[in-house]
Amino acid sequence: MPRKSSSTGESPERITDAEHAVMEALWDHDGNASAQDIYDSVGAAREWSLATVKTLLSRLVQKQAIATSPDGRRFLYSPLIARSDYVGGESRRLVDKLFGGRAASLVAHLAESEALTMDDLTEIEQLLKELKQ
Amino acid sequence: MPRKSSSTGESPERITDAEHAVMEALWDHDGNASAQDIYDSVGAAREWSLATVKTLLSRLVQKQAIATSPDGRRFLYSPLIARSDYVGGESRRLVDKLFGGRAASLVAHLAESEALTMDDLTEIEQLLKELKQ
DNA sequence: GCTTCATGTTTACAAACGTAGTCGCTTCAC
DNA sequence: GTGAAGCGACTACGTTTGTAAACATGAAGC
Repeated sequence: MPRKSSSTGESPERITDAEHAVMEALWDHDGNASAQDIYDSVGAAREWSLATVKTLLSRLVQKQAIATSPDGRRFLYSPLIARSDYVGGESRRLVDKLFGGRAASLVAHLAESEALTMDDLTEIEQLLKELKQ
Repeated sequence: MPRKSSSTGESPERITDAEHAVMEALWDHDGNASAQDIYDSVGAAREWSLATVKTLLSRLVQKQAIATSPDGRRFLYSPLIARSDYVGGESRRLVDKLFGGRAASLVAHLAESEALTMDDLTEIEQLLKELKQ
C-alpha cells in the first residue's frame, strides 16, 4: 500500500535530508547551477560522488522541487520552491507534530530548555516589539 | 555502507514518525502500557493492525527508546527517554538544519510568516519577561 | 487434557533513501 | 574523423520504514 496521499498530481512531495542539502546549494546559487556546480559546493564536502548528486537532482526534478533549463548540452537547475516556504513548511510540521500546532509552545520549550541564550531572548523580545505594532 | 555511527552501544537512534506516534501514546500512559493499550489509543485511530503496533514497539525496544517489564505473560512498555528530551532534540535538529543553529531565527521566521497570532506574540513576550529575570 | 485466546517473536514485502556504477550521446581537441 | 571527456538517463543495491501476516508459546476455560 503506497504511503502517498495526493490525488490531482499536486506536489507537496516530501524532501529528504540528502535532497535538502542539494536544495540549500541551489538556493545559494540564486537559481542557476549545473550538476557539477552542486557537486562542487555540496557533494565534495559530503564526500558524495558526482553520480550521487545527479541522482538527487533527478529525484528533486521528479518531485517538482526544482526545474531544469537547457544550457548547451547540459542542464541548469533552479529551485521551484522558495527557501522560506520550505523552511516555513518544515517548521510547521514540527510544531504540529510536537507542540499540537501551538508555535508559542515551541518558543516556550526552546526558552525553558535554555536553547536560547540571554542574547537570543533580547533579540526576540526586540523582534516581537516590532511585530506587535 | 551503513549510515549509523555509534560505537560503544550509545543510543541516539533516530525515532521515525510512526514510532513517534507510539511514543506519544506511551508518554500519555505515564509509562506502563501494554501493546493492546497502545493499540487502543493510537493504533485504532491510525487504522494500524495490532501486529503493526507490536512491530513498532519491538523496534523502539531495539532502539533503546523504551523498556519492557514483564507483567504475567505479557509486557508493559515504558519510555526510556523523557518527552521533553525528545522534543528538545527534534527542535534542535530543525534549528540546526534550517536556521544555522540560531533558535532566534526560527522564532523570527515563525513570527514573520504569521505562524504566530497576536495572542501568541503576547504570550511569548510574557514568557520572555519571566525568563529574563 | 485439549481448544482457544492473548501475546511476544520471526519473517515478509513494497516503497523510500542513500549512494553509486554504467550506458549512450554529444562535443571538443587533435 | 577518431578518441577523450562531459553529461543526463537508466540501473543497481543495501538499508530503513510502514505495514502486516505467520508462528510459537503459555494461560485459561471447559
